[in-house]
Amino acid sequence: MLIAMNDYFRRELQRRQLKLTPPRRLVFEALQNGGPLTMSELIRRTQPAVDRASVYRTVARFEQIEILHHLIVGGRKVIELTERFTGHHHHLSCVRCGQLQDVHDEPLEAALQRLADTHGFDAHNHVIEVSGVCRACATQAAA
Amino acid sequence: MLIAMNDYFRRELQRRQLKLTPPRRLVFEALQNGGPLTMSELIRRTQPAVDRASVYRTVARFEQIEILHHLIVGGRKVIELTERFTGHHHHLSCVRCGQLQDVHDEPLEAALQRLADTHGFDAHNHVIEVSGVCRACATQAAA
DNA sequence: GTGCTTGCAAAGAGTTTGCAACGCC
DNA sequence: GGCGTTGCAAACTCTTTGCAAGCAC
Repeated sequence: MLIAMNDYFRRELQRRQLKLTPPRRLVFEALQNGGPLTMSELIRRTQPAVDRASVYRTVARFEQIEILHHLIVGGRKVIELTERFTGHHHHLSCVRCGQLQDVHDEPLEAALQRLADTHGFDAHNHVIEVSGVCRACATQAAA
Repeated sequence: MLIAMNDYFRRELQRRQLKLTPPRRLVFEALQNGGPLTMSELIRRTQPAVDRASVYRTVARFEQIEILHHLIVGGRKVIELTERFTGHHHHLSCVRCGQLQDVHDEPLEAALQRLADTHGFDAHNHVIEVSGVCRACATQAAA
């Protein structure tokens, strides 16, 4: 799985005639291992090997070629690999601890599709964010 | 309707022992009239009557007391009045014409609730954005 | 009158850009 | 070896903060 992902990543760069450099590989790996990250967290995790400016440039480039995308969770912009790498999913965002949980649910997807159809809307993409309190934090609060 | 909204706004400030000042009224009115706005757009629309810093402070305060909240539209962070003022809804965002369509759907809400329950997650709030092509743009493209 | 709120200005984050050096293909 | 890419540093934009003056209640 990881091998396949790296392989796809490498070929995607080749296809666009972009070079596979250490900064690019490190940014990709940080996201691969660390899930959705804020920009500053991504910068922190690639330091000191990669300069801030290069992280910004790499993120912008990767966004163009749809290797990663950004979304806003809990009012914060976070970056994650696209669905090609992560599969289609949404986020449960805990307002206490800030942790993100990936979820996927077919009934939800189906309901969304029907809603779009009802309005004659050709849905290409969608983002869902649910904020609340995760099980761990709820348990802790009760203790 | 507008009178009732302003009334609720005024009482909500009173209840929290916050003063109804011109800057606060202007920020509220800008959102009431202009729908979801980015921070910089909100600042622009309240200038020169209100200082930038005051807009930031007002937005933060209003968020605390749930007069407004953040959401995602087209990948950008925007600010809009809360459901108390707008009703619970989500957005269909057309990538062609940029128009936002407000929608509400019970089956979708139910599916989301069940998903949260499955994960032991106490959902407080959620934001859904669907991007695609609206009926009008699809019709036009076909013609 | 009292204490919250504001405008101003400056500080602090976060992000972008120019340019010479570097290294992938 | 050529040209895309990087690191560095400075510029820029966005957001926050300290403080004295102002105003809603």
